[in-house]
Amino acid sequence: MSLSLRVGQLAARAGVTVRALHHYEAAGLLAPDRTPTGHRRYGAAEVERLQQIVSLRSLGLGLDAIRRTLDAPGFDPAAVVAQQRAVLAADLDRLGALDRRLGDLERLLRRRAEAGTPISPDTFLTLTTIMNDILKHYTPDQLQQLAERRDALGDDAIREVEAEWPRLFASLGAEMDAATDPAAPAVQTLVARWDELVAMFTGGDAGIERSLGDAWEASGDQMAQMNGLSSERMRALFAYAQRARDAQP
Amino acid sequence: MSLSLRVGQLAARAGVTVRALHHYEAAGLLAPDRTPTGHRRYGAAEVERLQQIVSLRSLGLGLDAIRRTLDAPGFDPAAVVAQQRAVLAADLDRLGALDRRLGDLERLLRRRAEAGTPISPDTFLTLTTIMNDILKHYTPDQLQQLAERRDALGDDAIREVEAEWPRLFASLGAEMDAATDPAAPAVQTLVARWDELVAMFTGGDAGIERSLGDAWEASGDQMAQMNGLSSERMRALFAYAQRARDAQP
DNA sequence: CTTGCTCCTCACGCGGCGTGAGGTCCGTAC
DNA sequence: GTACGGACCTCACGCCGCGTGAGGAGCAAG
Repeated sequence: MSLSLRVGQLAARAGVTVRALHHYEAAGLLAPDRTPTGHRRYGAAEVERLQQIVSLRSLGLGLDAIRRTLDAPGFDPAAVVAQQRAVLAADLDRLGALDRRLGDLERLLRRRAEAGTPISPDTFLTLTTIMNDILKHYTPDQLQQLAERRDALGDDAIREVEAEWPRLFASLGAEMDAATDPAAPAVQTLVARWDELVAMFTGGDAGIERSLGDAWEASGDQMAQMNGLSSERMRALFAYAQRARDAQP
Repeated sequence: MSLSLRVGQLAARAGVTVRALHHYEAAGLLAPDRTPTGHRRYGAAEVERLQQIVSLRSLGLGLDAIRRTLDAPGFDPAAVVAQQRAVLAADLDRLGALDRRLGDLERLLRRRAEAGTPISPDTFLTLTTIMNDILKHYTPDQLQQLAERRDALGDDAIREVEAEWPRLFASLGAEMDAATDPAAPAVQTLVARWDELVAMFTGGDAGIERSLGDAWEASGDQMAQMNGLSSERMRALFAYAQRARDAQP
């Protein structure tokens, strides 16, 4: 007169659905007896095996891994756990990176909103595109350095710099429109400040600066849009600034 | 004479696969023109939209959410980011909880391996089952308290306690077999120690102790197996200990 | 005209089930 | 005996974001 449960009973007792039991059976994990009419009967052995299945599932193992584990009587528990932690660590890394990116974005949006120059939907899309380009052009190491650099600068400094870029472009644009000699002190001062701002973020790392150049090239149009300039004007500004740098004493 | 790319070209340029472009189109995200023979031609507008799609995807948005976002010209960037972070936070919580559980298991396995009493595959499965039962019977708050309690105790103390349980059960079993009066000092001392060990982990919290009782009831067989006892003997031991507690002066 | 590449449209696969659809079996009440 | 509600059965599609062929047509160059 041994234990014999029907699907619904076992499901209720084990805290799983009937469908899951069907699925486990189809996956070759659990093989109950059948009554002559085809109804499933679960004995003590199946109950125990189901508990093991459920527990291993709760550790994140897939049904395939569970089957392999349970069917290998001499498996190494430590290896199973370690393997699972490794898989999980990879997932956590990806999600963590995503979270950092979203956090960066959130802070930027908040800074701009608080500064009275909120990010419009269009600019937001442009911004995410730039972020994406940057991620393609920088190595993880470089990104790490940039993040540290930014944290070291602090929110207030970033706020000021963000506000300074448009002014800088405007001033430089005015000189360009006036056809000022790129070697003139006024232009030199502006370009020096430009390079200073860039250096603030790159920390003077040559590799990072080079990557920044690549990223700028890839998303020049977006950068222009972010600063309210046309692509052509942005390119002209870049060229003008470069002539100024070349004309340095 | 405007920009016109074919799938392969756009795919290469945007760093996605041709299949993905097909998929985005089927999902109603991207609608390129077609040549008379049915080949797709992507113009500047489609290139830009693809960049937006790719960037939003890189923030973790699903295709459906991307479509809703891009098709709502007045969406709120902050809301999109916040929503996405919320989703992500939930995922991170789940994975974090999983990681803690696996970490607990890993430490327990290591302690037992170092103590010379490694966990066998069978015992491991029993153990995960118990962990599962415990998780069902405790509230998250209680689990939190238990974890803190454990950290406060430290590895060495835990090691000693783990080694003490089997000895305690053996001693108490001997008294039971000898039919010693439950009120006898020797028995009282052992049961007091039992309750002390339990209290060490529950921190004396009544709610936690009650839940522990439930969990013990649910996985009594497994507890017995872990300590190398039959279910019947385990039950007898529990009953004997209870009589001792009732017989307290 | 042929070669070799790119493009096209189905359509299945994955992981772990949820969720019906349509039909059978079981235990109890009449 | 039979009628009824509930539990059970077996397909089989849906989800999410594509990967991965299969089988065939278009396209540029020799």
